[in-house]
Amino acid sequence: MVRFSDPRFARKSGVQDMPEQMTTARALKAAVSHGNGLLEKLLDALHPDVTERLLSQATLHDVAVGDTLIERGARSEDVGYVLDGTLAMVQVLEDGKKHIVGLLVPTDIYGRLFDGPSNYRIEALSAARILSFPRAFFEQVLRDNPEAERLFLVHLLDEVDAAREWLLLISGRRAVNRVASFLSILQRRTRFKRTGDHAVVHVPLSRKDLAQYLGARPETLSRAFHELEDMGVLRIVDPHHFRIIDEQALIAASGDDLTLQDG
Amino acid sequence: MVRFSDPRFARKSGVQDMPEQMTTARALKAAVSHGNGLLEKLLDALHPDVTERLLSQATLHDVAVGDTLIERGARSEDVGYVLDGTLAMVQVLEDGKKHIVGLLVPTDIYGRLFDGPSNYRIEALSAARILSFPRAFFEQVLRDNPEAERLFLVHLLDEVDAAREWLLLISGRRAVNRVASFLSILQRRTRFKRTGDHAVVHVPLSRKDLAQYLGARPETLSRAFHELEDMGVLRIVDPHHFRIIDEQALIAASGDDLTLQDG
DNA sequence: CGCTGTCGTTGACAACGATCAATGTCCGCT
DNA sequence: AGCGGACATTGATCGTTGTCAACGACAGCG
Repeated sequence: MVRFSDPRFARKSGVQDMPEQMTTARALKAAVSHGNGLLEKLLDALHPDVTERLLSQATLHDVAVGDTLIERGARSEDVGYVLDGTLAMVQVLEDGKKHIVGLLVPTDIYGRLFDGPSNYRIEALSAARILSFPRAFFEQVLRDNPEAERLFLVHLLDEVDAAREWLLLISGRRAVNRVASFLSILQRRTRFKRTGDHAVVHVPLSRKDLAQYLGARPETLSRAFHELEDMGVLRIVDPHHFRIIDEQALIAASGDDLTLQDG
Repeated sequence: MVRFSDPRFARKSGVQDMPEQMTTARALKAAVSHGNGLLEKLLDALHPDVTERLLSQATLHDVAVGDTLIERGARSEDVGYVLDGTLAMVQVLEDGKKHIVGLLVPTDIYGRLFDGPSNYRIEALSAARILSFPRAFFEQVLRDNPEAERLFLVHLLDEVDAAREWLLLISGRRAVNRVASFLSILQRRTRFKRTGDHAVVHVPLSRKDLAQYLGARPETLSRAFHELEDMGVLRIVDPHHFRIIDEQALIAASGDDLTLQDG
């Protein structure tokens, strides 16, 4: 695993020299509070002093595309909170094939607490900004604050549900459905730009990665996107940006009107 | 939701009059200790007195095929521990279609703690035996015993991983692969009979339900099962029982040698 | 006992997606 | 600028699966 403090990592990935470490807790708290993510809830539940101490241990990191944050099988020393960008949880098979099993977008937390090594590699799909906490300290805070720990637990319950619901979405349906589902979920999970009055969704995956994620081939995805464009549902701005023209039609195209909750 | 104490439920489902409620805690503990499930770990972590009190509140229930234990959207008053049989977590869509999103086999726990209503219906796929705890009391025990709560939390982490790994298995592969995966996972998760020296796996789902679960059609499954039989991997005893002839070949047929951990 | 509905299976066919191949574009590199 | 490589797209073909239909086995029921 390549740790943040590893100079090779800094060189390769363009991690900056982190003057941000000196940033005040207040400023960090402001950076965190842009959503209703888990971390924000945790901080709200904690005594202000604890919040202060936790944030004083946090460091900001800028990571570049392709950086590996946690290697599969490694025991991560950090817990990360995504501020900006997109990370992926990647399952690496013996034959070297990669398979994306989950996405991490702003307000998501990664890093396995109280437990063994990570089962996945965490990899940056786009340039990203991460708030990183020492795992041991984070765990201790949870241990000392049952309220917070319970919030974490409920969050995990939600994640289990989200994983199952995702399963439902990608299983046994047409490629167009899955692509439409993916786009409308992504639209809800990420902050997106609005131009005119149509949302532009940013897809930070290459066609190949997205294909792995959705259980299809790049060619099939290409056809699905263009089918949706022909239907007037969206417009392909570039291979990674899609302007949603008809949000209702997009939802309809995802199959039933089955929709995912956040998570 | 139909609660256990509801006489309509008892009539419809054949729930017995529960003389088992009087069973001693010791006997219950013996019933629980047939695996290394979560509940067993929890009980081990608790002070014997607490264990005793918790088990004194537990009740045994026999449920019949098709019984609904928790309705979607309902707040369950119980936490259930599966002793025998198979339950399913069922997502019910607006158009009435059902979709199985997860199976519960012996040593699994269901019932949402610390949180809102269940997102799924819990339904018995076969006759089953359930150990049921009052949810509020169970929660209180966890609240009072951080050690136990942490066990529960780690268990949830595993569930999230299992859900993601399952996703990996069913996404984008041939029907035969999915069927083979399903069988070998089921073989490991359930206690199965051995006849001669070949394991006989019991599949408690109808072809239709299994099709929904695996993202395929009943016809396709039928062909997949018979393809595996032609390959000499297994023998179809009856539509719900399969004798595994060549375990290695089964694993090979599940695609890569990708195998699931328990969960 | 025969009727009816459900279930598992099989066959024929069509639709969908995977595969193979070719093209164009963009980007980094020298 | 020129080159090579990665990426997205498109077309053609083939394999797998969904769909439609029919059949036998079986259980529940009048």
